[in-house]
Amino acid sequence: MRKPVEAGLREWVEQVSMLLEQDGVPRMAGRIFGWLLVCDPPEQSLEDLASAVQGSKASMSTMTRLLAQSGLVDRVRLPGARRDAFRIQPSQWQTLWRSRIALIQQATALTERGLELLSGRPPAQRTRLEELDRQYRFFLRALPEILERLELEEPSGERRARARPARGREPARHAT
Amino acid sequence: MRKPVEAGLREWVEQVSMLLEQDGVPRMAGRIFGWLLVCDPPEQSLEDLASAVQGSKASMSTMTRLLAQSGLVDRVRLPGARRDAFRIQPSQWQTLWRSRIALIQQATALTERGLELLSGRPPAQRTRLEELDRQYRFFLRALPEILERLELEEPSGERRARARPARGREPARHAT
DNA sequence: TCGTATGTTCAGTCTTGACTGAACCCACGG
DNA sequence: CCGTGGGTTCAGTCAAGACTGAACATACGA
Repeated sequence: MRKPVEAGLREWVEQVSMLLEQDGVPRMAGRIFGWLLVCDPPEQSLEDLASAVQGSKASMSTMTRLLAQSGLVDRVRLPGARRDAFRIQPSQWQTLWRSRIALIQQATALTERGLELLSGRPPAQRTRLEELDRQYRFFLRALPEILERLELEEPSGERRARARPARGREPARHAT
Repeated sequence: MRKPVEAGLREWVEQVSMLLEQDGVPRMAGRIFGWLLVCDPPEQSLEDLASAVQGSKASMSTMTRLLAQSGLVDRVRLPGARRDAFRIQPSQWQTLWRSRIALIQQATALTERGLELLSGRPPAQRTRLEELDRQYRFFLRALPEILERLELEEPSGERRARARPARGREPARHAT
């Protein structure tokens, strides 16, 4: 029986999940992610999570897997431990933004295909799509550069030395 | 009864709607948007839309309003015409990206609030959130600049006017 | 080998919201 | 003043999927 999550934090976690929900993330998954952002210690077992976000074990299992698959969360097994632990994946933001880029790529592919379909038509009919296409191409060019800049700006010298003195050494491993 | 939409285009429109769906746009609204991107003429009545995307009049009414409210589509009344017409709003992309920025703003607000809540805690517990907060701040700074660049690159000077006065007067059908 | 602790999967419930036909409202032309 | 075309709104249906308890699978310690 864990100590109940402080009220302020619980509410905050809920807000995180509601924000994530707008991006298609299930509520419960959002809560887990939110909680993992602020919990202490950073690694939490399924049971920890279940009690922290007040969800079923089944949800924890399903949603942690979903989060792990989308690269937002790491599943780790501390050596000798009996249970798995979860923590937010340090470079989750990369995953996030790369998936966003992937979306834009899809969109660009679509506008191109659309222009093909309209190839025979009068120019006036194509301008709308052409404009959109131009936009997407622009962002496709610009976004990676932005990400680059973000990475350069990194103050804490990238996450190399992010070594957290968790009890015991970490398997710093990222399986899947 | 309009001529049925060409098969290739119909499929393309469907793909557009499925892509938009990932951003929380209802299927039918996505179809309308897709269709408005390629149709001829660019202005379409409710009836046109209904037959083009094979949906009910009710859907057309609801979804066009939704699209208009989110700034993706314009409702216009050609002078003397009896029916309203819809066309994609020329600067829809701005709306799109601005709403994206708004999301990031919300997120930033959340990370800040979170850091407040953790103010008393040991630094080690705060790093995760601090990192995320940094990321969001960065994008909040970077994105407007990007949009600016996109606008400058614009070949057709048309979209200089950011809020073009709607040609047909706003029908007082419903406010806000 | 068994018993137990962990995690996964299944079947079912319940909520949400997209979509529809039909009723309704309103402005305009007679 | 009616009648009609155009648009909105309502009530209801339907499907998707989030969430759950419980059954199931697996590995490990005794």
